[in-house]
Amino acid sequence: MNLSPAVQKYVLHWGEMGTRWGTNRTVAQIQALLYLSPKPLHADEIVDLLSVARSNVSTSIRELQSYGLVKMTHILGDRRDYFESLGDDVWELFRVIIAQRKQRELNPTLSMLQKCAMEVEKEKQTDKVTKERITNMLNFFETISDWYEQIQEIPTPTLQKIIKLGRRITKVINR
Amino acid sequence: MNLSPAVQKYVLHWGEMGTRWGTNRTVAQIQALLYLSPKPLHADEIVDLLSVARSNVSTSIRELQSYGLVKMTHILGDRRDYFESLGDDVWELFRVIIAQRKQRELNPTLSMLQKCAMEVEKEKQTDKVTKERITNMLNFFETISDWYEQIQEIPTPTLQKIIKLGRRITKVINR
DNA sequence: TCTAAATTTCAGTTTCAACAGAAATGAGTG
DNA sequence: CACTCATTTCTGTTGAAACTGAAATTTAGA
Repeated sequence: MNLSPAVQKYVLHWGEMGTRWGTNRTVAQIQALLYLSPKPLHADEIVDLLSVARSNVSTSIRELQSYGLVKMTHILGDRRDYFESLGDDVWELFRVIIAQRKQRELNPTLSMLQKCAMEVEKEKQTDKVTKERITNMLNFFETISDWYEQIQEIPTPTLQKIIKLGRRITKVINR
Repeated sequence: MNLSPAVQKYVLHWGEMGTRWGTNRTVAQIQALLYLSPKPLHADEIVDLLSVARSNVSTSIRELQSYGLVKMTHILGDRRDYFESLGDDVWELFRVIIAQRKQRELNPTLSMLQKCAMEVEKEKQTDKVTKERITNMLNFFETISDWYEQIQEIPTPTLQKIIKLGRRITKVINR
């Protein structure tokens, strides 16, 4: 049981990148592996293919499931849990990740900014510029937050069209 | 020399978040501090306000400068370097960060995918589904990459308009 | 050119998350 | 109800990056 060179390269790269996307190597590697696998895998196969501890696989899969990126299936006459990745629509994957990012990176900051904006108004000694900048940042995060939500709602084909149109939209809007 | 409660809260939060955005705490804290500061600060002031080592400030500022988020200024009759953040246009900040992300998160993966897509085609033993999924992912990254570049070019007011219009654009496109 | 202030580099330490392996728990079967 | 296979939880270890403080370097002015 082993991986083809190209698949191996993919999985390793994904693992390295994972750390830059807010998860850890193993989680990213497993996601990659399941994404590329034509059939569901069970935990021990993953242990084999990636050479990581069984417990590590367990924890990582749990994380992937919590993100909604991986789901469990079963095979008749086999007690073990099998896992497969979302994969038919890459954009759906993307949407899930966007949602995660919003929740972990945007929402906490948004509420912090709201509190700060309130609080700083009461501070007489604080410079006007500082107050303004907090407000600006708050407005920005509110807008971005809204935009993330919009992306969630847009169905894949529409999203593709929008990006393809891209620069044309810009021109129309500037008229 | 000290920070108001609201500013303190902002800076601390920014520091924590920084780790999730691909930098470290100190870099993020300094960025926050400079962003909120109505006047440029020199390194020792930052040391004071954030209670970090002088060398740490030096390294962090260097990083911020390399991103283009912070620039150096001077004051007449003072040898020390003063620093200030981009700040008048939050969207400009955002654009800088987007560019960084693209470079660090997207580009390497894009070229990996290109290589893998080439390579996997030659692998007879590899499943058709696997090949397809690599291609899908490649297409996806190419599209996103293009989209990042588009955002770079769009001037702030236009970008704001686009997001405000948002859902309406979707509807028009689906007609 | 020399000195003092300012900055950067470097080496050692600290911290924290990822991970392995063992122990514990749970679930299906005879 | 016991036994076995599968999964999860827990604890200690490891490794990588952040950070400190000291030493080295650079820079501006006398």
